[in-house]
Amino acid sequence: MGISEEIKQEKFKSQYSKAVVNVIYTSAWLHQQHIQLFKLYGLTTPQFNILRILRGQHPKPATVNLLIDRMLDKSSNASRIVDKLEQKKLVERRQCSKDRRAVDVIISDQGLELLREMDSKIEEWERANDKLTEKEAATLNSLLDKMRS
Amino acid sequence: MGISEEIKQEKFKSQYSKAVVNVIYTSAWLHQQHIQLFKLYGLTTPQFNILRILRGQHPKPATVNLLIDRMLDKSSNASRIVDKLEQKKLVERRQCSKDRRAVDVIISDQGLELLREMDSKIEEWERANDKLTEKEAATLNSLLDKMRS
DNA sequence: TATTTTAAAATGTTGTTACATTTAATGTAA
DNA sequence: TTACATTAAATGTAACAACATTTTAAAATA
Repeated sequence: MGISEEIKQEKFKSQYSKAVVNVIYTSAWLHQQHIQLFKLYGLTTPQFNILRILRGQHPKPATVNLLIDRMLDKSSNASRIVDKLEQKKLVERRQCSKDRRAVDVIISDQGLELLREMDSKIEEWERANDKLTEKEAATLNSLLDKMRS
Repeated sequence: MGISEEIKQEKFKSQYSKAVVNVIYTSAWLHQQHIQLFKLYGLTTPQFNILRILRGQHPKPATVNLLIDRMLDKSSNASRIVDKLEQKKLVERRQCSKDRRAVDVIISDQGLELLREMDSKIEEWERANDKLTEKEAATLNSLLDKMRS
């Protein structure tokens, strides 16, 4: 079942305008499944994403600005997401020594442990849902990159 | 510049896991541009999408249930989006004659006129942003369809 | 037909997002 | 060194989304 059937719109002006809808629809589809997965661990999608960025930095800290820079969705409020993660003791905030305006955020051991648990569930999900060959996925990646170029 | 550079993450477990991020990132990229476009006409993305579904139905009415069924993002609240559109006089609500629980929603002349104006701007945007050949876009569509299959 | 179940839409509530403003620290130039 | 601009992060606020509950009508069933 292709995108046309799923959203019940037969005709598109072009393959490109169809692709625009298709990317958005597929993203919403992926996002729905992520929400379900993350909810098992009490995280929202933005919280999970920030935790992963912090793990990528570990053991170096990240400032809030760096988090914003790396986030997929720049518009959401990094400062408040860090609040939530701090309440759950998954990250720590420290005054940055170099610039007292900035704040160093680091993932806690508990945060690292949570991500480790989640990793295996996510891998499991990806294995179960991957309908593309490695070659097809590579083609998809280069077409998406070209789309944004 | 590919997805790896843009989100500063070099290594992915597989092309598939990279594609998952790439679809979400590309969707956010598209969404940002849509927001800017729609804002010129005082609409949010969900409002625009519902208006377009209503135009697709015109001159037949759509019930709220039909709108939910066709929406890209099922989770958002169709009833309240219709409220907003009604306030702007872009749609009308009428009691459904066949089933008094249901409500017939129809796009107004003003709504049709607004969409006509927006059409040309959107086409313009698509022409300016379409970096893919028709064949590439078709491949992208079939890979996305396969991803969700 | 009376009672229960299901359905459509609206509404209440809570948390989140988007956007503007504020606060505090730093940089810069007269 | 004071004054002004800039930057980092936090906060205020209004709109929105997610999810549960309510209301009203229709359908099913005893």
